[in-house]
Amino acid sequence: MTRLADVARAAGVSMSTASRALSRPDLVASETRSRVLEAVQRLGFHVNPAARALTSGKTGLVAMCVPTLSNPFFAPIIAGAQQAAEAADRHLTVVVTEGSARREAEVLTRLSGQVDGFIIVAPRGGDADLLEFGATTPAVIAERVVPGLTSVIIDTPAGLRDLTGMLKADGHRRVAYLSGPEGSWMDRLRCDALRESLGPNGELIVIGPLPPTFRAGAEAVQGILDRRATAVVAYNSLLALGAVYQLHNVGVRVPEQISVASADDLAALGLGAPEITTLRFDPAGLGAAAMEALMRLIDGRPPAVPHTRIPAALQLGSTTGRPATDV
Amino acid sequence: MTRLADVARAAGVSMSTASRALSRPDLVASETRSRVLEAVQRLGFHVNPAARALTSGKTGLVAMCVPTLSNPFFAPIIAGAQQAAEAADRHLTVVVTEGSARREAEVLTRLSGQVDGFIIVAPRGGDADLLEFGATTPAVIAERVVPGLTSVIIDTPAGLRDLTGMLKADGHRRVAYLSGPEGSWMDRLRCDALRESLGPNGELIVIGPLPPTFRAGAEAVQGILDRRATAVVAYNSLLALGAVYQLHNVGVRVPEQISVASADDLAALGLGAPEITTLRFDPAGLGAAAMEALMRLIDGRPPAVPHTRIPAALQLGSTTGRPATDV
DNA sequence: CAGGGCTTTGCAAGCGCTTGCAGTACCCTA
DNA sequence: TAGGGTACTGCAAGCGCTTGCAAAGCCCTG
Repeated sequence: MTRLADVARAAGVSMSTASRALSRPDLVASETRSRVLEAVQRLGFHVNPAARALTSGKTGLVAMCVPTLSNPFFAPIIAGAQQAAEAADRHLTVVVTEGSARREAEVLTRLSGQVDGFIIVAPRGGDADLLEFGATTPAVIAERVVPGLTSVIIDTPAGLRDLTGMLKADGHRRVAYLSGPEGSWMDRLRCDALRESLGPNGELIVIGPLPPTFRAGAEAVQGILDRRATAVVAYNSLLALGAVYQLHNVGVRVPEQISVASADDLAALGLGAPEITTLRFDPAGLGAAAMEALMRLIDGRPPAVPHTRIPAALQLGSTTGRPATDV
Repeated sequence: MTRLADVARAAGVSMSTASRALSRPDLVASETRSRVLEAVQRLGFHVNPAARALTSGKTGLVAMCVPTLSNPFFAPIIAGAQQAAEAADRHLTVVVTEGSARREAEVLTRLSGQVDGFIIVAPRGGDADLLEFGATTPAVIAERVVPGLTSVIIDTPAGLRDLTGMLKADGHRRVAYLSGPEGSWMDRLRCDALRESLGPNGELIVIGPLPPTFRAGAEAVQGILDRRATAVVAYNSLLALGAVYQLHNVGVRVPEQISVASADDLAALGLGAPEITTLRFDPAGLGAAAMEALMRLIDGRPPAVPHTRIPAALQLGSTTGRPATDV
């Protein structure tokens, strides 16, 4: 293992200078700095994070708290964050809180002091704890806005307005919303966006709260038919897929008789058959953006914007269209 | 933050003794030891992992390499490993290798020295690199057996033999296997187990290799029908679900005309409608077992057994049954 | 040209813990 | 009683890096 001392010797500088060339480059003359960096490259040097942590308090470890890994929605977000961390020579430790607020609090206190900061994906629960925590530790909230904290969200509401616009143009007026899990922060936002953009002439039929699963989508179909909706918007593609599946089963044609669309896109899963109309976004970008914001926070630089929005674009599939006049 | 020095002072011993009471308890008189432990409790002391790492080389960080997070198969495995790590006061960092052997090698070399050990889930690629790597670093291989390395696998082959037994008893003779991704180590094992247990009177029709996705399952249906199989065993439930879905679409009744079963169980995803016959196992147990084996390795204790097997039990669903005589 | 300020670099003191070595006390055997 | 163990404890030297402080060199201003 090459040490910083080796690098310093190779570059003909003292250890202090070599150290500063890496962590406070602005304090070193550019010519010296490049000599050091060249030596770093040549010797394949990587700082020993333990040694750095001991003096600076920065461990190079970042924790990401997610409620579960079973929902594939989180997977690419984690992957994106992890890559961004790796690019910055940091590690990401993923902590599953299993949706329990108590466990989340436990984890946060246990880890703070061992990690430099947190990316918290907490779709449920109240703002207060998060706010209090974020006041003392660098933290970025994902897929949720907590006033006063840095956050990164997907702009699904904007995408939903586009979707509603299209449905309205196609002549849909009764739209069912298969809502997400109980207490989901995003769910409320989506529901509001739908209702608002549907306008006074439309009617939003909310079905749920529902677990975001294939089965729940299938089971919701009866309700959809009972309420005579001509279009269904689901909280995520698992629900949408379940609905399409069950509609097939009971002999309802999609999209001729009912249109189906989804707010979250789980296409990466290979869950895309048939092509469901969805909102497409870059989940890895979400993770990366969160990590970048967090690293600014950790380094004491102000984040570019407090609330980053990742665009969600309407992606037309074969499950939406003009409703048949006889329905 | 309380330091070890505080504990030592409170217990009336030197720092060395306090340190040993924690990491080498056998070297300290039991009366002294309990005084130290009492002080630790009272002051709420936690060792500073960075400081410990600096001298002892043990960072308390363990890396888990998975090919991807998009496949929900890995999610509960990771969660299980993470919980086991947490219980042992260690952190788990998840690294996604995106299936590339080069990237995997990169990650392994970059991380070794920063982590105490590895859990490697490498369903594809050759043994040689893994073997070489495992010779120099504590490592446990999951879902694969590499002779000479410690590994933990799910005993799907045994489960598949049970499944085949049932299919044969039901009168199935032509069984299609929707195989997994190209180069998958497990896939070969499963295919062999099926063929062998199907016996000389049966015929195994291998379709694939296939990506383990819903869509691929749907698209494989035509081939299944062409080859006149009466039963389908899929590499995982995503494939099975896609097949069931498409069989419905083309008007083939399940299980009256064709039985469908799956080797991997992704029920946690909510992908269980309708109830597909699968092999059920405890994926979190896999992760936890791997982590426990790894910790033994790290501590220099020999692992209990070199190759741990997690049982996979046949779970009957509504998608298998006696084939109709007219098919 | 003296003095002040700025930039760049080096010195050296740790950060909190582990561990090789040495010292002390005590017990056992011959 | 001397010699040799054994069991326990303390001393002190780091582990690899960061950072406050100070020195050195330079440019500018008055």
